[in-house]
Amino acid sequence: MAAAYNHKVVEKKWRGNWEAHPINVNDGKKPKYYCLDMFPYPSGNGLHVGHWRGYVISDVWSRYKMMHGYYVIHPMGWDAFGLPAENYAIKNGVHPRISTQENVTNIKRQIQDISAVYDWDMEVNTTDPSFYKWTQWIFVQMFNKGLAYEKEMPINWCPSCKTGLANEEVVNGCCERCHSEVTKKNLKQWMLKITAYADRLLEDLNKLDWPEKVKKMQSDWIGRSYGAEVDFKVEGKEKSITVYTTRPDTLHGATFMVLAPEHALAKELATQETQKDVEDYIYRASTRSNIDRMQDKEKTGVFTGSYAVNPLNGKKVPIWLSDYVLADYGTGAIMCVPAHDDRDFEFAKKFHLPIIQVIAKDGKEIENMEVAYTEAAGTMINSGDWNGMESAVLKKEAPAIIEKMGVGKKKVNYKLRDWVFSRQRYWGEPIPIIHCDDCGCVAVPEDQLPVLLPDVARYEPTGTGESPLAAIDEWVNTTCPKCGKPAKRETNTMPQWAGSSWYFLRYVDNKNDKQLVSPQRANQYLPVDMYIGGVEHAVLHLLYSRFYTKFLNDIGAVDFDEPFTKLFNQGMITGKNGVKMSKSMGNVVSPDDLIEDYGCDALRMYELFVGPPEMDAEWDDRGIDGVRRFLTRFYNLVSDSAEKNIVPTDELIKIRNKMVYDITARIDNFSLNTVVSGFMEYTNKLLDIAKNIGGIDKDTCNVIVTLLAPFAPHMAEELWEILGHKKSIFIENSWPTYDEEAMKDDTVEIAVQVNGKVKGKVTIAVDASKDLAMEQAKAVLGDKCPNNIVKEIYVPGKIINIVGK
RNA sequence: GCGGAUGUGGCGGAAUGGCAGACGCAGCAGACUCAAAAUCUGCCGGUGGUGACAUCGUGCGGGUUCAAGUCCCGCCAUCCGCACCA
Repeated sequence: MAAAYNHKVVEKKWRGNWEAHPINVNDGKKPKYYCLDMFPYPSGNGLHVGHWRGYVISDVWSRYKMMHGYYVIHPMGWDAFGLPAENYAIKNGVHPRISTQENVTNIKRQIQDISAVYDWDMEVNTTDPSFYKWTQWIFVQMFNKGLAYEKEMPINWCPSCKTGLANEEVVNGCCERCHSEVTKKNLKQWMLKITAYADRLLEDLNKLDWPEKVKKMQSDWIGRSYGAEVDFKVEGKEKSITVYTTRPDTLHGATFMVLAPEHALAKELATQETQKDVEDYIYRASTRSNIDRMQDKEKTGVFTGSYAVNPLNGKKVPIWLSDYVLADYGTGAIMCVPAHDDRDFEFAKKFHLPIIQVIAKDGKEIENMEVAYTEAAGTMINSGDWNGMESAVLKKEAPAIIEKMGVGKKKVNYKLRDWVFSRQRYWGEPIPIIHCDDCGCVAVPEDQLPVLLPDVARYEPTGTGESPLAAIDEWVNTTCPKCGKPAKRETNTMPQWAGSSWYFLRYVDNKNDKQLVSPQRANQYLPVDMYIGGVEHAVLHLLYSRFYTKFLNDIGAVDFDEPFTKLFNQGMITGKNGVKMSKSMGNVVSPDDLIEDYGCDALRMYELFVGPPEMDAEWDDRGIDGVRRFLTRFYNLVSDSAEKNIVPTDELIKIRNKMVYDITARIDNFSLNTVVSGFMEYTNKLLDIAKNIGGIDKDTCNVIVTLLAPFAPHMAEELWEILGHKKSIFIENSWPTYDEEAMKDDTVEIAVQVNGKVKGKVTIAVDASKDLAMEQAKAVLGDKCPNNIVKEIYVPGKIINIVGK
């Protein structure tokens, strides 16, 4: 009997060995495989078992690929700039640089406890000047290409974080970080022209092996629509209003027009009689938050007193203002066709505006219309020259027709907005721009990068729309790189997402001080083959990274234009009843104690066993006992057998081959929870055999230990050594293959059904003939066999079903 | 409102249209033990029956099929995403 398994001793031993003799080495001959984790933000709370899950999945996958002969790029780093670090620092009175460093140290220790094959030589930290030098460099390149520009406009503002936010950072009208209600603030901002890439970001989704859900979220977020801009002349004025519509086919049914209250002409259109009401409405709209506007059950609005002219039929249409029209989409003005649009219909009903149907539904006009008819299906009516045309056809042709008539033009619109890139906060990369009275905005010359984030006594946000950096005169005041005159530095910093938009490039060349990454290395090791992380970044980090990569591709920095070929979103680990783990709920489970009590291998396997990797799962500590018991049984089986010379039986050979086949197929399907249960099943079978014949053979031991290696690497190494091998299992051995012939069964037990219900079982040859099968089935059934047989079904190896009356 | 995912024992979950509940947790009984822990063995969806067995059973209602957790149609519930984008 071998000594009992002691996880503390064994795991410590192998971690030491792996450090001394790395197992994932690049010999220059192996093909590469880049398996990337979404790098963590080093929070003061440390990791919980939910973070572990994704890291375990990616490590199992990395080791699996290693055992298939790949050089696996599996790096880790720290996304350490951004609001949370700063808020934590403010709350605890510690400088962000210090608290971040402490947190990195702690989390790094926790991550090393996973015993993943991370290559720590590749480590990056977004707050390291040698890293953010290149974050700033990319900004300068964008600025030079006109993709980074300054603009004053009302932007989303978080009053609690006291900073502007990107559209992507506003969730249900609230700050993505702190959940405070977001307001609007007029600020001069740096913007990134991500909209210039809208089409490519949308179309290249087709190239990606990503979850459909994420692709859908991105394509919805980009929100491309095809339509037309149409010009309506304002009656009695030398002005016209341009509207955007996706339904130019319904233009004859436009009975009124609505402008956003923020529209440039809104005030001007008011007449003497309406002036007060119009101004009141505009004022009220400006004071309402997004949330208020969203919760509106009923439409509000005000008539300006002015009319526009429908360019097709010359009819007068009243111009209204309403906050259901968005100022920053399209032209901020719409034509309203109440008969064929739900929102316009509701507005028309409320304010008693005319409704003219222009598409026949089921060939006729609807009497007493109660809901808008929104399908583009039917023949045009009440539409002058267009009468009799099919609306579906017209919808496509109308933009061209309108363009020919000179009253409008074709237009493609996007929901995607340019990226608000300035943050009025301290803990971020300074935007490398100098403001000169004569030269305007001038980029900091590349040889002067990085613009170091200065030390500062007070890093609390000011709330005024200026960053705390603005208070440091000696830093702000500089000279213009162009003309040499006194000038001022830009004091806003970049958002959290700046560093994470390109960090995956830096890992493979993290010490390069000449380039952000050498093109040779980038093109050799990238794109990322497998990216593993939570779904919460679907329209944030993942969209920004794609944008950055496409830009870097355009300026020739890299050869590829998509960063992540395959994406896997692991499900969230929650506490009891699906409650998200959080400090405030007091339901956070730390991996530290579990490693101590059960060992890293057991925790790794339980993280997988807890449920399908892509689904959320409720954590229950008790389940880990089962995995630990399995590991002990597995260890005892192999270590006991190692000392014996068991001759392999046919049964052992069959089980071994089946196990290789099964486990491999399940890993390839990413069904990692059933891999663990598969190990248990096969081990239980082998234990039964071992009980009868004293153990299992050496070959089977070698194979099953190899299969276990990506999952429980310490135990696998230990057993590999016990089995007499000298080198690491990951170096000496590769993934086992199976012999299809050897795993075939000769006979099989199949169920015998009568009218679809199981009434008995027969054991027959796998390829038995139908006659033989039916004969045996009837013998088993005896008098349960129906007298009048209508049909006999026999699916070899599966089922026999006798249908009777 | 629109879109997506999910729904199976006390619990986590398994099941290329072919014996529902694998595997594990919890529970119960037994073995070992002075005892406990650990370990091992057995039982473990409901109802009826001492029992072999019968019968019902994968959110609900229909349908297709020799056969449905799985496919189709219509609902319900929960979760997630988007949310007046004209």
